[in-house]
Amino acid sequence: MTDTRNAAPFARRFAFGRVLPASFYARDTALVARELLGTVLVNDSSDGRASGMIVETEAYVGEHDGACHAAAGLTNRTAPLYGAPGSAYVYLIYGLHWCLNAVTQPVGVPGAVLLRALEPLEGIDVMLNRRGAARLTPNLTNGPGKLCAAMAIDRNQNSTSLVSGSVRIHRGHVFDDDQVVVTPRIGIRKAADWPLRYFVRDNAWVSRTPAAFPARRYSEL
DNA sequence: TCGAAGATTGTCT
DNA sequence: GACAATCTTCGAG
Repeated sequence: MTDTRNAAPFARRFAFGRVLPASFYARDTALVARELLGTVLVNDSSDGRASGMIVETEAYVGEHDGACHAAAGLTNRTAPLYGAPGSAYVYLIYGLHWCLNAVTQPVGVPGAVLLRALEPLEGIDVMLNRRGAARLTPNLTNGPGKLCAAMAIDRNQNSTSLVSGSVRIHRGHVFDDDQVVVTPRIGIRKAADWPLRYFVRDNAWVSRTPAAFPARRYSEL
């Protein structure tokens, strides 16, 4: 059932559990971002199931966070950020790439976790087709736009439930604090030095970290 | 109605 | 490393 023949070594001995409940998301955004590492994103779509372990996230923590879309307040675009914890916030960036966020905090309190990179588990062939790739390399899913393309996520998933929809997040591997690295977020200008990006140490599927970025282990915070 | 900005990526040098 | 692609959103006038 689980197609991990071409996956990375870690994925070949990996099994995942139940869907994360809404209560998982209705907490502090930074904590959710850290704890999403090791969980499994699954999409059952018409061309097949694809799944992957989340290995990189960023927290966008509310209206006081200049880099968070909610800094603009409640608008048509940002409404999902104020919605139910455990729902998806999907938006188009630069007119080209979709980005998937998991909405956090109780209803009415904006916050979200951007999913930046996955380690593929199931549906490798489906993901390769979607990305127009010939073989499995980290380039398949090591960025938020690439992740969405490989997982067939676009505006149709905006505001849908990650608890009961076709796109879901399951419990997976729990990484020790010592295995988690924290750096500033990538590609933003406002609040650019806030340490709210989390990724799995020494994992090949994580996107690149700029050389000048300070990096600390989560266990050292 | 118009203009500018943007949580990125792929290609070219 | 630089740069173009592409389009939605929102604020200003």
